[in-house]
Amino acid sequence: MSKETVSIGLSAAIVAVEGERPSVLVVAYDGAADALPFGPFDPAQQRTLESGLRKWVGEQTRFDLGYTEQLYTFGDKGRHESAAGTRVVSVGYLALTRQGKEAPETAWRGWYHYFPWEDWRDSKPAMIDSTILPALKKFVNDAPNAEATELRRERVNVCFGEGWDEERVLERYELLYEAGLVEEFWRDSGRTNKGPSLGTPMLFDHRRILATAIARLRGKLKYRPVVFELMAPTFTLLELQRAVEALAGLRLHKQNFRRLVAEQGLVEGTGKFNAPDRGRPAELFRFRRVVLRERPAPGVRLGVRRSKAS
Amino acid sequence: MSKETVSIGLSAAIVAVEGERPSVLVVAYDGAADALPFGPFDPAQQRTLESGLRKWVGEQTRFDLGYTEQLYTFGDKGRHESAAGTRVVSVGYLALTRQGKEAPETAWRGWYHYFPWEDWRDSKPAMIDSTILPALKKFVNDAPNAEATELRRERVNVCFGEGWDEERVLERYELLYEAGLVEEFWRDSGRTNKGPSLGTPMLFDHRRILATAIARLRGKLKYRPVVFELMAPTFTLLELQRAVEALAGLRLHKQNFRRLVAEQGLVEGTGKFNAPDRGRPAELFRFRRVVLRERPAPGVRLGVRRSKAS
DNA sequence: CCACATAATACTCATTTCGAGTATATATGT
DNA sequence: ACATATATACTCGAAATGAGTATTATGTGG
Repeated sequence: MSKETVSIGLSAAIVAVEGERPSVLVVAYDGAADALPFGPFDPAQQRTLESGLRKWVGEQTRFDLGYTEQLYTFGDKGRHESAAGTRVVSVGYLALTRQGKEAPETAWRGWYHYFPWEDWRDSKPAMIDSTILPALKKFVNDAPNAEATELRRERVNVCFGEGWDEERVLERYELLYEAGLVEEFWRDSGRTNKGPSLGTPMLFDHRRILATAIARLRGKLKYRPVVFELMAPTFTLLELQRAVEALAGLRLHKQNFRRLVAEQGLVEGTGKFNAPDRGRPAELFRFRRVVLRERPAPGVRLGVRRSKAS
Repeated sequence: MSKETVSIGLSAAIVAVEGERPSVLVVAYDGAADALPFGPFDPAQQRTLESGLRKWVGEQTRFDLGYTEQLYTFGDKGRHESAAGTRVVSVGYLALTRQGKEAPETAWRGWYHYFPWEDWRDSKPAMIDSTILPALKKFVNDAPNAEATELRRERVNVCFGEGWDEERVLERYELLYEAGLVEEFWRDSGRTNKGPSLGTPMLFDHRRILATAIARLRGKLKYRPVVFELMAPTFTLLELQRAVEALAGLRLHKQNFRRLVAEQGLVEGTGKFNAPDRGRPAELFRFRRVVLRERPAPGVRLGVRRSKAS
């Protein structure tokens, strides 16, 4: 066995929602690609991986992480090399927060900059039909043999074919990576891209970690009340709906959304109302923390709409 | 920052089902507690973590892993120390296989040996009311202050209270650990246990990894057709049901189970039948691999029963 | 060969959930 | 007062779900 050393890196996708924009905290080193807050794990100082994460995120971004969740551990050679040449195994985390001030060198950025094909709120993103599907068709045909062709065809169909599954964010990103449609592929393989480059690239494998974070969050929304970690203490039901829509990248049916949320006992009215510019004032609600005790698996079911507008 | 080094360990919960018994491959070092197959990750030789896993599992147990899935990365100090004193960060994997021959030094063992409170197929395990709940009540009362008491009460209620959620395997194990009801707690804290010790202990944090694996598998069953990885090429619908029941630790409604499975197009008849000792012969079915293309998220929904027998 | 016991498979039915609407209520601006 | 905008309530049919009963196909002991 070799003596090559390993170091552990911790990366965090710190997510917030501002109105209709789901955003992620990024570090912008001048000139370089956007990066997630990232730091080494110091085994001598830290008892757990998560405490290590909290510590240097606090130092680096002055953020107090609330809800955090481990996502995945990536160790692929070539997708993240340290300067010293040691192998970096990176453990990705998802953290949810109510948006606050950021530290210098960091900024909130809408996550659909990195994944423009994931936002179906207004309509199916045009780039899917205009750019992605034609390029993926070519990717299918370029397969080395018949078996690989069939496998690729299936993957394309599952990812971008009939029936959009909003949770398959990582699968779609990985497919686009392998098909050479994102910049990271060319950077990692040391070649120059002559074709389309979709979305804004990120440092190392950070866009992959972010894809994992979005996928996990979109899934979790449906069976755990995690949205509330992102909301202000009180909110209107439409604000809550907009937040869920922003995360899921889908529009929901307003009346059914409120029915689901109410029936599940996830919120309770405060008796206070907002003062909108126009229209009837909406009641302000708060999250009922007690549901965590009452119901075994409370969550905001989506109630996806199939046609027309809300 | 210190120079303490880290090494990466890879552990695999390799799962199979033999009839009605869900089992896991364990390594039995003489005298020591049961362990999951476990090996170091060699960054010089392996391109990805998963390929590292496959390699030494193959060497150590002669197993060819089929379906594998990363579970979680554990880095807690004190719950896994290497001999040399270096910190070990362990990445846990779940692997599904059709049971075959094991290598020397390994054995299949029913997973409910390690988690006897998780098997509700016959009835609610008696130990929950007789041992667990009284001990947890004490744990709640021993909390240092009122706030901690309330928090502990909630956790006990979610884990073992009304409405059994079969997926919360890890949460329950962690609660029992903190309450000192499993041997690992006393071993890790260097003290001797004077109270009850539930289930068979494992080496290091392997029982925690196994709990994570069971939880993940129980969840995934419902929305991805993973059971079929554990079945023979052909099987009767009752055999399939028994396998799902074994994994979920619950009984299902037979007629509804077959309706779900059939309607979802997960299986197709072979036209052949088995030859039972008594009763009508059952048709042998096979998994329809094409559903992976057809349906966005096929899985065996459980169709849990609320009363009586099937 | 005929009743059973046993298990597989088919069919029924009430209830709940879901998607998609329409209807009504309460604001503001003119 | 009324047009407009939004919040909230209620309705309705289709599908999914939970829990049965009914029927069919075997082997076995009289």
